[in-house]
Amino acid sequence: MAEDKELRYDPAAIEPKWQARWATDPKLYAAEPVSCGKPKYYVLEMLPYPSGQLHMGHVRNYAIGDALARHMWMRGYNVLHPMGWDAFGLPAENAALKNNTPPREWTLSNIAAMKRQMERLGLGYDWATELTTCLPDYYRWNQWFFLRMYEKGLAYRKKSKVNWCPECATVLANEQVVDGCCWRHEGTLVEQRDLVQWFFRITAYAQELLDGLDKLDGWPEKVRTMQRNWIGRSEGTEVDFFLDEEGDEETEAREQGIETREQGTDRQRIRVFTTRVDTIFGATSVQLAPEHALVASFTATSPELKAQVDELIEQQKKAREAGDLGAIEKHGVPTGRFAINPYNGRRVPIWVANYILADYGTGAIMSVPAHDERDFEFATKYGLPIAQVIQPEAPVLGVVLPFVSEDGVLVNSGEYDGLSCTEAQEQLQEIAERGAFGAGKVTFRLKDWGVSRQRYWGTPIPMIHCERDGLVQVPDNQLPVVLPAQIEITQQGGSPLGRVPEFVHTTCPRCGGPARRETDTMDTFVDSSWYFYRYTDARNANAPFDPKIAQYWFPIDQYIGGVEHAILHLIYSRFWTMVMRDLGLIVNDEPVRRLFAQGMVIKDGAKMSKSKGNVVSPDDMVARHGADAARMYSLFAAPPDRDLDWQEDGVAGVSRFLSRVWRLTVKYAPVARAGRGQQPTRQTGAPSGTSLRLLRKLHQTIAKITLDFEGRWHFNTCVAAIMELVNDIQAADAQLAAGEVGAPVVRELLRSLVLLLAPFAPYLAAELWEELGEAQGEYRSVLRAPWPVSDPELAKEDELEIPVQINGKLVTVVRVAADAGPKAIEAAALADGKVQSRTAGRTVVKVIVVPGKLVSLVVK
RNA sequence: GCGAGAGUGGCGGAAUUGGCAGACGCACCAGACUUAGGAUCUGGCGGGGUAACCCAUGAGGGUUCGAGUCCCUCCUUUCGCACCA
Repeated sequence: MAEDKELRYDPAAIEPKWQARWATDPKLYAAEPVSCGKPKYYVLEMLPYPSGQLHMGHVRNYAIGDALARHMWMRGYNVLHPMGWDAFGLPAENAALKNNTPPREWTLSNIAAMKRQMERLGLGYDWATELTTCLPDYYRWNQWFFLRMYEKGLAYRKKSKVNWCPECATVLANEQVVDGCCWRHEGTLVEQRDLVQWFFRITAYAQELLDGLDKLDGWPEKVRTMQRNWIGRSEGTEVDFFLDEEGDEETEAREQGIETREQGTDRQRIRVFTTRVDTIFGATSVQLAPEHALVASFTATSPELKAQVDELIEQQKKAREAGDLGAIEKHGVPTGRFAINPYNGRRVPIWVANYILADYGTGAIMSVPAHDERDFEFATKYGLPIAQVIQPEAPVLGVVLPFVSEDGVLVNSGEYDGLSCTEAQEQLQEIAERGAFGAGKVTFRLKDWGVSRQRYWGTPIPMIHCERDGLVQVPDNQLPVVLPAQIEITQQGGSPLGRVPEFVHTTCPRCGGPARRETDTMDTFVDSSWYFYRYTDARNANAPFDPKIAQYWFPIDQYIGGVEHAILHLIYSRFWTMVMRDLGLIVNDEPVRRLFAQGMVIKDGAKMSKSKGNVVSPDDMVARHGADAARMYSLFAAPPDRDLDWQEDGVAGVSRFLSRVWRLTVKYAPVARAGRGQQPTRQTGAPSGTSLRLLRKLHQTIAKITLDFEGRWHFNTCVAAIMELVNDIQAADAQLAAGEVGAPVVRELLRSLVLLLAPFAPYLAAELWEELGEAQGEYRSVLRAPWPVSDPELAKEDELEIPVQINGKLVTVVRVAADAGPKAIEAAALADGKVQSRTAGRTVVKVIVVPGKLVSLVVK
């Protein structure tokens, strides 16, 4: 048993050895200069938040990216494969509160720990470009960009209703509110507060963000759809109803065509937004959002109405906070006022309703019960009239209302009767524009990005409030505005920076007088919106990056991460790219050519999480089975885009497989070494049937895996294919031991096996590469050895098994030469015993031969 | 309610263009080697049947010589969106 030590696969011995060796070679995973002449490949995994511990989702993400990066290196590409830390954010402040550790210290030590974990996993990153977003040499560029955006009017301040998470004690962007709760604090209801906040004008790019999605064909359709929904473009018309302040006689007179006063003067208007202006003759009321400006003027004179409206506001607020705005029970109150439909002068009542949102469209709608389900429900409940103005093109008796289809023609709409809905929309819009009481209008659901945070651990917003000059930019040469290190983290509300006098008190760059610094910090999504550009030129002290270098590397060829960032991070990143392009820093319109959304890691039917108590620690896995096995299992257990069910026994299975590879390679390494320098073709040394069979399997395996790397990415089947190859070689153990397979063939088999394994199990591959005596000269590292090329001649079978069907049922299988023509295959099939006995006495009506695939007989 | 994905052995999954369903792995069973086995190797492993064969990819229908794959209806499930006017 003692001599078996050599034959035992011991990752605990191999992996640290290579880790140490790789650490002394910083060039190993470094990108080459722009001028290297090789095609570039930028592969990127989403940068982690430094929580202190990698989880299995990270391991899976990085295993995918690392396999791809290694493959591309072996294919001769200049690969950029960087890593960094999304290091600002609330957990650092919470930790400070809990353990009395400064956020910076806590964050940096977490980073060190996670970096160690990554190195232990053998991930091939270019650490020379490592980014840490909480350090001033990174976040100063956040400030620099903020100023550029401020100058272009893309960063601005406004007072608005904002989402406030009581747990975070800060505001949240719309994107960070999930089902009415904070994205970080499931179950914590977000409140609405009125605050002055900084915003980025992402809506200025709403249309381009939408249009660009069509061109992102390397993105999952799912992500594109989610972004489309989020942007929520809707095309319609804004129409002004006039507030009726006239007496009844006047109205009556006007309806008879008698002008009682000058047209268009100062009459108060209520602007509504509709996507169905063609139904406007069916409007039987106007509905205002409870917080519509006009409502306040109505309630000012009527305490009774005010009480009712307050009730509606309360209902809406509750529903909003509960996240089920859609389920709110419709309530409304009549205001006693009336509005005039500008198209027909009809007078309709004005109501206030809790299902109308103040922050979408104009906060007011025209209610057309006959052709809108919501209006129908409301009108039915309150007994408002329902007037049909659209009917199906082929009129059917008893149309069921509400009829919401746009396939119809107008009725009861005066001179517009008979027009199709689309024609009517065009004409009515034109009339409105001519009469100056409306216009075509595109509305987006997307809101500007609120970036102010009343927190400490983030990028300080580089603005100064001067008593004399008002808002003043921090000049570029005074950047970065550095976060003060000495700060007491408390749980009080308000910006923590406001409690640091040395930070707050400054002088105005313009007048030199006393001034106060802005004390809000930026949303951490700012950091991740452009970090991948910084990687290309990470140590540039004069600019965020060199445009020429960025132009070389961008767009990112492959971005890999969880689908949970489909909206937040990925829409901000696209916005930021467009802004940088318009600043002249880059030429690409989009940051990412291909996006890969990996599945989640599941255990016992639930997502791995601390609260579920089903977390598997990567360190444990590495300690027990080695990094190679842990990584390879995460690729083997499921295709990368699907959820992965973590099974401990499965890791052991992969580990067993790696042991098998180890024993096999070590056993025949002496033979392989003897075979160096000779070409193992069919001609050399007249390979036996076994040699040919194994070479064929090898070249089929190479072809399969190469193809998968080119797009399908089913690494689970790649690993399975390598397993098959190893099984086949092992099954020929007797022949190998007897020397029936020539040394050059043995060498090619083992050498290629190790190369195929290298992207998935780099430690084992490196060790065996050396064992095989291949670590010499140019190919000292398996990482720099060229990816094997499949020889189609060798991969080809010379005999095939062709299934034979009779009337669609499988009957038998016949062996024919691989190049047999249809005639020969048919003859072979008909000659088969089973076929003969089944066709005896019957007529073969039809024979279908698919060469290389099958024979199908139709028999009567 | 709308949209997208998924549904295949005991389990994870394979079948790339409509062409031998269940590759590969786990678990399990039997055997070999062994003082021992949670090591290793060999064989078996969808269901029914002694067998020839028959049945089987969520359910039902259809197209086709041939369907896990395409079409229709329905069920289950995951995710996203959801009074957005």
